Amino acid sequence: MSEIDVQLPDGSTRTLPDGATARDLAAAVGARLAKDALAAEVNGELTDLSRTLRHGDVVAIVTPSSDAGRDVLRHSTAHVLAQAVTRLWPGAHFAIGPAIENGFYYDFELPGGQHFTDDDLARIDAEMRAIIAEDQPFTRSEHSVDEGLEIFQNQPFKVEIIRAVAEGANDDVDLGEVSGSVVSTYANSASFVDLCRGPHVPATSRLGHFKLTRVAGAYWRGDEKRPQLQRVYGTAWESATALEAHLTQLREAEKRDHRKLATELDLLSFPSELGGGLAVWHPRGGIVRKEMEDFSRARHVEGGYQFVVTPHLTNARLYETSGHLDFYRDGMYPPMELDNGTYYMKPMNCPMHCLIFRSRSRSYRELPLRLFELGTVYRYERAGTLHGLLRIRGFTQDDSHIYCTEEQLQEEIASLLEFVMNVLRAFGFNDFTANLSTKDPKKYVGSDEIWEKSTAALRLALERFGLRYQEKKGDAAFYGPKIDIDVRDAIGRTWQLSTIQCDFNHPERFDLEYVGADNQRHRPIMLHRALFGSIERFFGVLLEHYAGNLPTWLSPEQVRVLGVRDDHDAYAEHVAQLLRAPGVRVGVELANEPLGARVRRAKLEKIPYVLVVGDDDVANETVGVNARGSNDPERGVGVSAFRDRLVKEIADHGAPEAN
RNA sequence: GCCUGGGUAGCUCAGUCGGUAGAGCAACGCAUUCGUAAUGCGUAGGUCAGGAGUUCGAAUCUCCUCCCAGGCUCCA
Repeated sequence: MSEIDVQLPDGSTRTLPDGATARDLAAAVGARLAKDALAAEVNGELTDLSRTLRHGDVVAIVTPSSDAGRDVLRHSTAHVLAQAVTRLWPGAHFAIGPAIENGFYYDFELPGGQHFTDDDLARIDAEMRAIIAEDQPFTRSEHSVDEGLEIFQNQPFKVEIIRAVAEGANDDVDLGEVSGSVVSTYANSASFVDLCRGPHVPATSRLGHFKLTRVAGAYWRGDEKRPQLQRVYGTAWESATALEAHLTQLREAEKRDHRKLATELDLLSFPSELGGGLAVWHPRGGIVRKEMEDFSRARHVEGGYQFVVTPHLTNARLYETSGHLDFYRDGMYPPMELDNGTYYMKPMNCPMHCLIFRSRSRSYRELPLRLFELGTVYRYERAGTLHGLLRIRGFTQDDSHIYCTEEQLQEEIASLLEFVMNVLRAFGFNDFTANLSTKDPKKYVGSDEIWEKSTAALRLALERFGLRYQEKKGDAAFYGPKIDIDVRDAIGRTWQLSTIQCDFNHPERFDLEYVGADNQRHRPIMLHRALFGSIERFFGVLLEHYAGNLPTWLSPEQVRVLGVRDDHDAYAEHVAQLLRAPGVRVGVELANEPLGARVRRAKLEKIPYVLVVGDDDVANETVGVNARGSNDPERGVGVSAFRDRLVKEIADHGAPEAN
């Protein structure tokens, strides 16, 4: 009998009998690996354990607690979901069911146009667990296109996929199911066969740490013109512990939900009388917002920006000139027809800033001209897309437009990036990544030369700054390349916040010019830059990042003073006045409730410092300091010492030390 | 816009078979005077999202509209 040699990931080789499979390799390495093995990676390609190995193959065994292993588990769980649904709804058509981040989904068309409801999840779950208990093997077979069409003749979505791939389509969705002219299927029982490229776990008993999470409608092929299918989402993991950890993480995220916190902390609300996506800011939210705006304004003054103000309404001609009306009419509030023309609520500030640039002749000596506005805009976001402060219909952008020469472009972008990052850091973010979106070769304005030059400028700025970034080829808007900055929050989620965009379209459409040193007219380059993006959205992200425990400088009430008995109330007020003198926001709650109840209330309001004052404090001009996050109050702190500490913390954008 | 699930007091929620509205917290009043996460008693608070219909009778059943949540699509 002949033998083959295969190479393991650590570089060692192993000799196996000819005809050995990946499963045999796992067994040869060790009993533990044989037990854990789910699939294999052979020469970089994921495959089933039943794959026969050849001499010289480089083989890694895929185990559950790896990214590849979890993907296999999730994909196999999706198949079990499809099998369960076809058992419960005979005649159901199934479309696609991939692994996704943290889980999987599968799309179905139920007979008679039925829909899933939340109650169906429990039934489907029970059926899936029955299938898992049956320990059905996943059996791979390969067929010709014609055989594939025959097997799936009653599954129109599968037929469409097979045809599309046979005709040469190669998008990711199709490739997940079929590869080239080989139609592979996985049967896990005589009655359930699914089109699939694989790989899969050896048998259903390897699955089970999953939870179905929700049902939803989803368009076939992601196209809203095509039929809407019924999607079931689930999460699946390699162990009960990992599943539980994920569910805990979801609950943690829920506790931080900015909509919940905004209500609990009395920051803002969305009165239904206003209509969807429109918020009113309450006094406490107003303080946080004002602090954010004041800080932003101060930084923009330092950064050499000039402040401008533009109206909320405009004649439609403006957006005809800018070209936005054709593209974005559906996203704008409907027009107001007046005697002297048609008016719109403004959905963006850029064209108005261009009018300011154009209001008189401009010299190269004025450039770079940096205009800044906290500009409130209104966009008619589709009803189903609204999401608290993160997707809202009326919001304020911290919007800058910078007009510069080609020669200034590099320097301007570099300093912009630094400016943006410094401000984000001041708000407590310190983990950033960026995306660089480059030209869509099919749709763009401006010369190739200027695209290359500005893309290079963006790239150089990113590299000079040492920012990790991904290049998204073809992802730029038609008018210019851009950098988007993502921040990672306290529980690891990423949010896209700031953006720096080049714009070759507005200067053209508004015929912007400056007179150069050569006494010739030149077209400036325009840069768009939003730092918060929208104040509302940034505020929502901040709330979630801090779980409502805003740093002291942003807290609506920074200190609350409580007297132990009501004969301490006068001293409590005295302490409050001393702290208010340097501008600290201090509240006093009089002693007509037990101290414990008042401390509790202040803690629930997430106030950074609760000061308790009693007989000792009145005698010694001291306070008892109970910091947020602490269970251990500090007694007998001198009032002025506390005040100095607090003033410094506010200036440093710090927060109470938790212990 | 589409799919699914919702909307009951300021907040969180209960409300059975269709029989006419309930709790806790918050608010207000009185008492309590207390050293660090819930003092007691009392009072008030509702167009059951809005409208139409079915019914002797609707929070409850039907339809329409608005709003919210989770997805899909979209996001200048």
